[in-house]
Amino acid sequence: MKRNDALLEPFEALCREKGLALTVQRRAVLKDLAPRKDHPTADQVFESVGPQVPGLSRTTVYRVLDSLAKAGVIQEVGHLGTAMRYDPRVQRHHHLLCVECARVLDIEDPRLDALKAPTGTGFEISDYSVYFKGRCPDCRKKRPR
Amino acid sequence: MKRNDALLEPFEALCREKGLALTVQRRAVLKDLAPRKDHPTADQVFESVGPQVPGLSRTTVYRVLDSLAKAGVIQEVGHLGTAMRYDPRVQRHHHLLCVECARVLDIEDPRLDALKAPTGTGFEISDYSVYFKGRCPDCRKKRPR
DNA sequence: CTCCGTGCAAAAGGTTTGCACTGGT
DNA sequence: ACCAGTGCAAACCTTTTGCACGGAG
Repeated sequence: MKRNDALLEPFEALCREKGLALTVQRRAVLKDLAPRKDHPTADQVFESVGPQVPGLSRTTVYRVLDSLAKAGVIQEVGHLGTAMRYDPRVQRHHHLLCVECARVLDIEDPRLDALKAPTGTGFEISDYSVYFKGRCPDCRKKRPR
Repeated sequence: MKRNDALLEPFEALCREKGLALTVQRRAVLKDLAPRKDHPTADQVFESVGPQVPGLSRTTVYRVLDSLAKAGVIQEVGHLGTAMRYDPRVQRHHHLLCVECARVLDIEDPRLDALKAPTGTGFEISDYSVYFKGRCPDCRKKRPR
């Protein structure tokens, strides 16, 4: 058994559970992503995996990452779609994201405005924001669970 | 004095303070963005402002939003550059973002793992994550304040 | 008067799509 | 054998850049 197989196993189990076929390409992407802590872009994964899997296309890496994320095997990070969004409010506040319609709501909650920044990271922290993910009232009405 | 001028004033004051010229275009963008709560993209602002300011170009809207954000007059929302990023970790954890080099670090902090979700929003909340912004150790060393 | 800010056009990313083929299950 | 998944190429969308002109300070 190769060195990374133990690390890969939970991911593959999750794929089977979700009915995602375990193709050579999916395994290769997972094997590359699993140990990484740098939150790579699709392109970075492609650059890193590509050479090891002859014929692997960039498109496939995009599709594999997308399907894995939709199935909950991996996660997309800090991103609300492809385009940058702007907010006229500069003071500290937090956000509610609808995972279905991508709507973003501001929320005020004094309890969230006094979180302690983590220490020992060497970072000089200037601000923070909490992002809640969920389904908005409209989407819940349209497609109840 | 028109209806929105009171709303606009703090933004314009901030522009003067930061040395940003108050052009017709900047005023138009600010006037459009100021009352909005939907976190629009640059294109959405352009669609909405464009018709009112003949000759206003899309490029300018991008540049105006960028300069306003860099000056701290408005804010960019939940976005780490243009490309989507992926994380192999699906369990709850939080992030440290370097605003200079765009590096993203995972952080573990049990104190952050038990935040109360806001109530009364009608959202069905499934998860959340805290994003801290700051300057990483490397960037602090390279360009100390 | 001097630059910063702008418009236009073109390029540079990043991502998605149509279609035919192939390989998991 | 069936259908999900793939490769390729082209389209698409968002953002950036070069250059010349014009208006705010």
